Amino acid sequence: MAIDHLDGRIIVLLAREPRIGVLEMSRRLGVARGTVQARMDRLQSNGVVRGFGPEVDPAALGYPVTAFATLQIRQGQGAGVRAHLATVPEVLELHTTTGTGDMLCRLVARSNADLQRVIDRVVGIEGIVRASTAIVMENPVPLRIIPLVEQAAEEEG
Amino acid sequence: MAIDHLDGRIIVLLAREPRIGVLEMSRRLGVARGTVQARMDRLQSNGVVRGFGPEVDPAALGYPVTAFATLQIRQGQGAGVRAHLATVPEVLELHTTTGTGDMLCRLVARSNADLQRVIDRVVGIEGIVRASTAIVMENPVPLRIIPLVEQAAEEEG
DNA sequence: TATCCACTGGGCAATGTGGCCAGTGAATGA
DNA sequence: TCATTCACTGGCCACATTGCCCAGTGGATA
Repeated sequence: MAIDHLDGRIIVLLAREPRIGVLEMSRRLGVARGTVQARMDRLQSNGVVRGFGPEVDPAALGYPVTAFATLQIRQGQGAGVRAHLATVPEVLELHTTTGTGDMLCRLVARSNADLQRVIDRVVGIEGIVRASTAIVMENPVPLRIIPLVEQAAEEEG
Repeated sequence: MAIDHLDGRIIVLLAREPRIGVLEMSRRLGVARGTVQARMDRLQSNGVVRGFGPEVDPAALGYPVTAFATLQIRQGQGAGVRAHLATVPEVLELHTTTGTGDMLCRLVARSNADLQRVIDRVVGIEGIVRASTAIVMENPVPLRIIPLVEQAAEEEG
């Protein structure tokens, strides 16, 4: 479950040069190829590394607008709302949360005008009492994991 | 910038089997290897596919708690706050937004108790007027892009 | 002391890679 | 109408990498 220093270096290296091979990794890290292979197998079966899916930029796909919507749900209607939101391609992720809202979702749209269409579709189901949307202007820190990996690796090994 | 149907199939295939090779992809898709190679080069230079970094699960790393914090910033202090948040490993992403809050950030922590430490560190800088935190309970729709890719591919090609 | 475990460093056949090329067919423009 | 351009095909090559195997080593544990 926890990772050691070598695991951390493997993940960081993989993040920097994703198409790198096992052999080249073993050279860079100064360990045997079998070791890298075994570590990677373990990281994946551990669930620490879920996969290596392509990172697609919604903006390059024609969806440059990102927004976060906070939803308030009527008691007992959560399941239906979740199922509905899962069918909307522009809903990139959905969380249920504590606090004033009940759900938080990340949306993308083709334009600010198009965002209205997306939100209409999102709230177009019974059970959503209120939706409050915040449009993203800048993204000073894009989704990242490396600093956390490095911290975890330091602590463990 | 836009993608066609073949691009979409390439991305979907890559998402399903990330370590697949170019030759195997060309077999599955029924096109020549050079075509797949050229498409992938184009998708990457386009910026549609940013990379193939490993997807690391913070929970498996020992950070099972996720939260979203909405921050209100004092006028003109934004730059300092951004720089500060970028130094906190537990801040996985940061956005500046319209609406009642000025910034939205995603946090992880080792436990609910540990979340307090993280938040203290986050707000431990001049310029943050108020912070309001929502803890994530469930994640019915994990971050995804495939449905959007499929929609974009249908529309274009 | 005996056992376990991760790691090393090597060998092997099979496969994939990057690079290259000539030919084809559709779309574009003069 | 003809010439050009472009993406794609399908084939070739030398080379590197992969997956798989093995025996040996050193540290930790029972």
